[in-house]
Amino acid sequence: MKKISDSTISRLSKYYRTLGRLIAQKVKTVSSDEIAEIDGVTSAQVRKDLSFFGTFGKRGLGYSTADLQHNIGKILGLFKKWNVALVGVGNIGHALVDYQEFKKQGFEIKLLLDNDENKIGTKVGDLEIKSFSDAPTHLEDEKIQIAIVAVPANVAQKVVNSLTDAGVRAILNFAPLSLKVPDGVMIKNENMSIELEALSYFLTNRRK
Amino acid sequence: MKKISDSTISRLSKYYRTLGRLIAQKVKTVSSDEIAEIDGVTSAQVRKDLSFFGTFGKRGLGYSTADLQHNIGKILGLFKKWNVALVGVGNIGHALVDYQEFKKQGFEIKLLLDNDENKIGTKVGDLEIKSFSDAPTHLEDEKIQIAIVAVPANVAQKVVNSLTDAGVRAILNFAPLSLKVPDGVMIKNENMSIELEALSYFLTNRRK
DNA sequence: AATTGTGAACCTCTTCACAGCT
DNA sequence: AGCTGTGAAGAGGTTCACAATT
Repeated sequence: MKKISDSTISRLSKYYRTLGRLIAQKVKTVSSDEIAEIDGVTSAQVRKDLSFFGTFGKRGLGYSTADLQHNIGKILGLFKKWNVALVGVGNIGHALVDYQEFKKQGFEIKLLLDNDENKIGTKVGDLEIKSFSDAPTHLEDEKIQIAIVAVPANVAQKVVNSLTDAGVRAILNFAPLSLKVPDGVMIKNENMSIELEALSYFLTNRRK
Repeated sequence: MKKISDSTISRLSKYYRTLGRLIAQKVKTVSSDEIAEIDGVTSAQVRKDLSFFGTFGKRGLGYSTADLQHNIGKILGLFKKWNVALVGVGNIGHALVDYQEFKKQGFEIKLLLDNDENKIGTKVGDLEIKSFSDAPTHLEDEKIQIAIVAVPANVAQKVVNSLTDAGVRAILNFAPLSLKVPDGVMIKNENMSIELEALSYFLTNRRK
């Protein structure tokens, strides 16, 4: 399989959601130009992104919203159910457990791990917090494929090492630092400070 | 001022944090190669990123951790205090209020806005939730420069329009869709679903 | 000897522009 | 006539490689 750029993949996610809204509005057909306008990109970009995976439109007519959404969903693997573990049940962790958007997209949090004795055994929603020291067993029992890491920066690398040793191949990291993972493991970072600092830069340096 | 790419700015944020940790470890001097290794980039990239803003190192010796961190902080505008409003005090909003990382970096949440009658007037930490219908007044009173938008997708564009009309020039958006802002306004998106879907794509399509 | 700062080469991603379908 | 799909051109970002400096 040809290497597809990260930006193409994240734009496909956007198109997917845009198509979802169009379908909810009973729109049956859409052009690359309309998708582009909604998502703030060019129409050539939309067509090029799709062209890496096949031909989904009809010349002269555009795309069927339902078909295109389905096709992008298949490309992204969104019709599978993904079992997710959340490591670190602090502020952010709590919010993520309650965040309904994930479950809608097939990402189900099935395991909560923490190393705080006071939290272990307590429940968040339906889920009991388990001890991180037993991570390998729990990860296997729940057939976890994706881990969300929301632990303090100073332990994040250790946590990620344990997870990859236990066979986790996909990680979403909320700790604000760069982490190393072995080949064959993908890690994505969610770092709000970086975005805020980009805003700070913008406000500081605009005009002139 | 020459246009600097978003990726350069976000790497500068990373270097800034990396330098912070090195300083905490009493490291006085660092080479571009060491920074690069920690942050998973090339040393040429580190030097090139810095070169857009000046010359901060000593040939043969490397960089003073303290000086370089200070200089990057100045570039990013991190020594200013930024007054931040949080719009939409739901799950994510709550987590953000409690998230200490922001305040450490000079981003202080000074205003909470919501349109839910049951929430208005209640407190989160020290802050009372105010009505979004009075946003312009509150934004001005608190001298808000940055707004974090954590409202449902279907009202996000309306909220952003009100904010920009009221003079807000920098927005961090958590709603999972693309929003339009006028020229001169910067909006950054924090969209966890996109990152998760990239992981889904990776798990679905790896190995041929 | 070590490491920076940077022009030039390289590579990747985006946009153009148009042939080809419907 | 309208819109897709795509090769080619263009723009932008990254890496190379080396002169300059400590």
